[in-house]
Amino acid sequence: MVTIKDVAKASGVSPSTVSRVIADNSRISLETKKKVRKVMKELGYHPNINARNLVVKSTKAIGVIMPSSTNKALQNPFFPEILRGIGSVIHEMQYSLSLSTGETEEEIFEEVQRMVYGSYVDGLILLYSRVDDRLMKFLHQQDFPFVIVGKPYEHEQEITHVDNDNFRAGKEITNYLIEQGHQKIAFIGGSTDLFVTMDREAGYEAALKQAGLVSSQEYKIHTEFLESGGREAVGNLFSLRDRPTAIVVSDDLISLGVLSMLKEFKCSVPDDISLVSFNNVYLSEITSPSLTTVDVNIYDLGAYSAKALIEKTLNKGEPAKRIIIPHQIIYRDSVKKINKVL
Amino acid sequence: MVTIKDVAKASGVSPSTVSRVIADNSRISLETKKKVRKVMKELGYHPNINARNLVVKSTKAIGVIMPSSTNKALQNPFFPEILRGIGSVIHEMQYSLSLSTGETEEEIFEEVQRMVYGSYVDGLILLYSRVDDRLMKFLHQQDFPFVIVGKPYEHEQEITHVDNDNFRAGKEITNYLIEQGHQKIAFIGGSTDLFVTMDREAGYEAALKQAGLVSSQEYKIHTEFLESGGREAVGNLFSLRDRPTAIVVSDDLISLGVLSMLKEFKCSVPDDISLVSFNNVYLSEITSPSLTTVDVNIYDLGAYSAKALIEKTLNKGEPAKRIIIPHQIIYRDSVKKINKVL
DNA sequence: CTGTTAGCGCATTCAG
DNA sequence: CTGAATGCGCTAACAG
Repeated sequence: MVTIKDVAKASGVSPSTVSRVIADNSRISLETKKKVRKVMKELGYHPNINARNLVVKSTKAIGVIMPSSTNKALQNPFFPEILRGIGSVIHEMQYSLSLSTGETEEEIFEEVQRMVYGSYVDGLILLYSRVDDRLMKFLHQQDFPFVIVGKPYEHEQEITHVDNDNFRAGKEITNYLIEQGHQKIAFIGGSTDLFVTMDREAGYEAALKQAGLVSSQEYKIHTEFLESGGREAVGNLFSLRDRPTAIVVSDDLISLGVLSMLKEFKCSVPDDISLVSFNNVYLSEITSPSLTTVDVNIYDLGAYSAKALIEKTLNKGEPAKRIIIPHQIIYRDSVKKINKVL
Repeated sequence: MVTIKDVAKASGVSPSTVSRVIADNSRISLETKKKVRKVMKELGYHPNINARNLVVKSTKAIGVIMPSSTNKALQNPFFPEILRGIGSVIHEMQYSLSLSTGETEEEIFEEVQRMVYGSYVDGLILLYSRVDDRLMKFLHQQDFPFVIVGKPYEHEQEITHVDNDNFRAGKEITNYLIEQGHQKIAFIGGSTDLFVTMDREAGYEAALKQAGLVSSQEYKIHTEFLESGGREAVGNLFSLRDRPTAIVVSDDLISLGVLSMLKEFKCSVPDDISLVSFNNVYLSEITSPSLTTVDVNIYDLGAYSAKALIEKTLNKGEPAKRIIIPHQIIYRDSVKKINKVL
């Protein structure tokens, strides 16, 4: 390994000068800079990151914590896409990205402890927001820089988070359905202890209420990716004598499952029933019919959280922020206008 | 930050003793170990990873290089799943995982250079294998530990790689179709400079040949996720007067698009046309109909590559290996038995 | 504008 | 079984 000393020797300057050249310090003459850089190139010198980290007490690395991978939720294309967004700014800022590897909640917690105490990373991005999360509490207590994608369940004012306005999105997409003449609108969502689901559902209900439509319990279903129990619940929904004419689904991937069940039930979308959902991941445009869905700008969700986090690590005094990423409805083919039944 | 010295002072021993306790050195009495450990816990001591890395010249970190994210291919659930597999062994071995963030090929290349020269990681996993890849060449020249998931296009004997037997998988799944009475079988695959596609296609052709069936150019289509041109090509396929009765698709996600196009063409699967594909990602079981697909054990692909890589970083002399992960056909509802046309 | 010195936190000789 | 000394590669005062 070629070190700073080798470069110094070879270019006839002192190690500190080389160090300054690396940092592009303005107090070094252009001439020596050139000379040193030439030698660096010749020798194939590259700074040792660990040595540097040790002295500057910063790693220029940020950690990304994925949700517990014990369920299939991780196969959601949401994750590669948000990773891509995060990666873009991380790369731009010359940082590096460390990904959590724990599978269970417990493992993840231990891992985070190591990351924090062992100074593996300067900050953390949490890719989920659950009710009563131990990890969040820990990070908050430690006053370790972190941002969460979604909404913190407590200390909302003190934790910077980047989120969509899921309530409004839920309301808008439901309103759209109402505008198209739908009155019997069901909701199918994922786990209830995720804020996304709750917010989107609340928006759905607000829209119903505002339009003077009733929201019945029978019309609301929560299912983790349509497995076993989920299929049954959805089955019940379709067998209701007062069958809905439209469904708001909280996630494109769940929609895929719903689409498939509807086909089994010989329900045609959008002719017999309309469907809308959230996220606008790639697959939502290649389903049949393609899905009307709210694009939540996953990439930006990632990019802005990374940006906010890096700012925070650079300046610990940075006040907590709430960043709301705009959404927009992508109109495709899964919704049909119907005549109001009077 | 609490350091090894603080622990030493507080427990009345020397720093080196503390260091040995951390390493669980056998030459330290159980008594002092206990004492020191107690103090460590009390003080909340955690070793500084950078300091350690600096002296031991190893990072216990491995880097994972994702393919260029300029295309949508990254949204394939294949990636979260393989990351999960990699993560599992990385976590088990107490390593950490660093993810590439570059978007273009160029960015990725620079990033890898930093990783390698700056000792960010001990080894690298390449999540793609393309023809004539510059990155692979670089790593190979540097003699830096790396493994590739897939097949290297050169130096196959010298580069450890973990792969499926895609040729055999392609042949088997095609044979299955043939056994079900199909004779006119088409192939739809992704980019031709990816080895997976090529191998699966070669298997498909071998099966046809062996069964004495002709393989025509018209029956083979390559498309990057059914966008623009892709749709057209597939459209042509369906409009052929001698329309295929079955299609082998090289990836579940592409199948989703094909499924949707078939629906547009009023082609019912499997009644009018049968479909098989590869990967068995979660979504293949929630499409309608659910897909008969070959499960390539993505998780294992990741886990074994991580394992092989770690072995290699631990023992540079480790010979290059080829690890073949077994596959199996998952029979679902997208294939129909037909009567042979004589 | 540049060199000298010191030290980041830890593991590892070498003594004892 | 334990301690003292040394250095990993680098940056950051402090001098000049």
